[in-house]
Amino acid sequence: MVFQKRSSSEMECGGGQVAEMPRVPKSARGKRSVRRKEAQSPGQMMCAFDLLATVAGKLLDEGEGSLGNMSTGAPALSACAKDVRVKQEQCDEEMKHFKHEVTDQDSCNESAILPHNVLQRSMTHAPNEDPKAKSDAQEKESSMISCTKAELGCNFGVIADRWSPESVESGAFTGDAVASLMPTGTAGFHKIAPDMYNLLDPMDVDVKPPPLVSSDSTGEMPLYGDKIRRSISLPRGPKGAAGYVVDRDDDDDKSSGCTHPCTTTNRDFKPNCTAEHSRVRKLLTCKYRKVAPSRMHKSDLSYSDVERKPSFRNKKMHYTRQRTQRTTFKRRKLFDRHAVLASEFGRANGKGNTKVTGRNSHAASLEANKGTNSMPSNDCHVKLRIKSFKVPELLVEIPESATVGSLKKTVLEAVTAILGGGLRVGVLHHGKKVRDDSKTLMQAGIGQDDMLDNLGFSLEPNCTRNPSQVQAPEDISFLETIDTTEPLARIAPADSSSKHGEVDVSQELALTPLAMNYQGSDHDSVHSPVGFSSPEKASTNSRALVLVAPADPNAGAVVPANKSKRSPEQGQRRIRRPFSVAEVEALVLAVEKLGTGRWRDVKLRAFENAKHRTYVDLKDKWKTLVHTASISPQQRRGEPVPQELLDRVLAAQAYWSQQQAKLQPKTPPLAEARLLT
DNA sequence: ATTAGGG
DNA sequence: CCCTAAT
Repeated sequence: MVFQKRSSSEMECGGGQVAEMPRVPKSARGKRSVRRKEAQSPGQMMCAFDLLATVAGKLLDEGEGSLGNMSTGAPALSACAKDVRVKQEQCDEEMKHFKHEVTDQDSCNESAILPHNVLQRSMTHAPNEDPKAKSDAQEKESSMISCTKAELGCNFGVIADRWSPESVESGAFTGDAVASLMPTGTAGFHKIAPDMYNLLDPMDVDVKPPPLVSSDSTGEMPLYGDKIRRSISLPRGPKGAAGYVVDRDDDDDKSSGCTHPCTTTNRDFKPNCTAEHSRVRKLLTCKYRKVAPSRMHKSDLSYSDVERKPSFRNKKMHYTRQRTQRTTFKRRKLFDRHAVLASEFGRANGKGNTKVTGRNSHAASLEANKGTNSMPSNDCHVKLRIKSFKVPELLVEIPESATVGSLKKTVLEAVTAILGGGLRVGVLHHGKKVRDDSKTLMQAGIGQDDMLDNLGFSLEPNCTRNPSQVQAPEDISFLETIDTTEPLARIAPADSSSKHGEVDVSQELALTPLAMNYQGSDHDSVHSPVGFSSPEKASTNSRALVLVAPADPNAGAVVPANKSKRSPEQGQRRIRRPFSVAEVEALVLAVEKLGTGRWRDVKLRAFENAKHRTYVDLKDKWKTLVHTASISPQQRRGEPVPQELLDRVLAAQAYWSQQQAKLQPKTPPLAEARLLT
């Protein structure tokens, strides 16, 4: 069972160059696994802020070409001696592997066996001997790769825009990016593009347009301008493409931008909008469905709660329960989640994304004169002015052909729907939530004097929570929300809620498409992987616009209100970041070469720059891929993975399993013998 | 820090 | 994805 191993090996270590590379002792290996803990330093969870900080830092640190490179694309986050070392090491390892495996592999007809041999076709065979030629080849590869990335990432231009130093520094990711996103700025890459396509998705080439990669990937494929990653594969010339490396650090953030929700036909999520649901719900649900079908899968939904669940996810019981519930309350959760999402965003927005928000802030300004309703005589009327209310996240889908006017109308409808029944107002006084509705303003101590400064209003999602939980949503840290520092993604419901157990607060952001990226602060955190890799079906006619308005999760925008501290929800579950097809591709490629059981290497090889993908994640992903490949297509959920890749997954899995078995011929043989006997 | 598995 | 146990 040799399948394409050979090619892989060649690709990576093909040239004689590799052999010469110094071996790097394992001990010397750089430790770059990214740990969640790292990001969890008190008060700061890995989130938008971190991301921004990171990015900014890099830009600054690498000040060098960053700017220069900007034009080309993303800041070269990696590119360093370190990388070199690693690469060498990898090559080295690969060589070993190669030597190990090559034998039979040679005998094997790669083209026949490997599906992805298609890829190879596109690659030129590099001259093996001639050094010069070799280097040329490398260059070529580099180009190709960059191209690939370009193609993959739907929008280089966009990324570049977003990553412009200025924007980073200012912390404002302009919404403009969105516009720019659309056009895939692969200007110079077209020539190669075709090949790349093949590379990526041989099967679909004909049908698929340029963006092979999911939006998600887009982000990730930063364009490393000059600094194109010379990944391991590069060193050798020939089939360079093979060494596709997924660099998505910021991945999401960047990525998020690009995509159109390719409404891939994938399985549509079918929410059952029943009468019981509030208008809002219906609206939302339906919208979602239209907008981000892929996201609406059960899995997504289901995860939502779990993921976002408050800290206590400790117990298994808890988990189990949650899961059960997921199933049971899918629909409802969806809604709830929705609400929650909105809130989260709101919170985030509330904080600091002023700038960022630009486009996002579709805050509805409401001028409210809340007088103590005409009370008789002695009662003084209190005049309140609410500068603005922020509306929770809204998802709006509208055809590109639609007019601006219709867009406005659509948004209005969405807003109206939400206001109509999806929200309720919370009142804060001196930072404290005023719960007793029966109290008079006077009793509550709300007077004209300091009122403006101490009174705040918030919009709260008025969703139905888990029945079991009596607690009102409001209980959830109402005030806390305001903390500016809070990276929204992380926001978690107050402890209380968690205690009560299942608060449905699922805050998964996954649903949010495009816009998210620009959420200033929250940047990193969430952006859902908007993309889908299937460029193919991207329904062109309708794009989804996501309006993420700042709404406050638990507390909406509060006028003055104080900014209280936020509970350090430290143990937040990492946000779910579905693997894009591009990532899967990279993973498969890496595993084909390295085998299973070497996740750290796989990580280094293909996801070195994807800080959020740990080797454990990769291992898990492989696990799921194997499973996915084993089940019927109808059973699969989420963004569909090309069958071609799945086939490769199975092939690789089988191959490596066998290899592993060979190494440990304990009982297997015996068993067979017994049977035979 | 990694790997392997179960949840 | 998380968590744990075993390396």
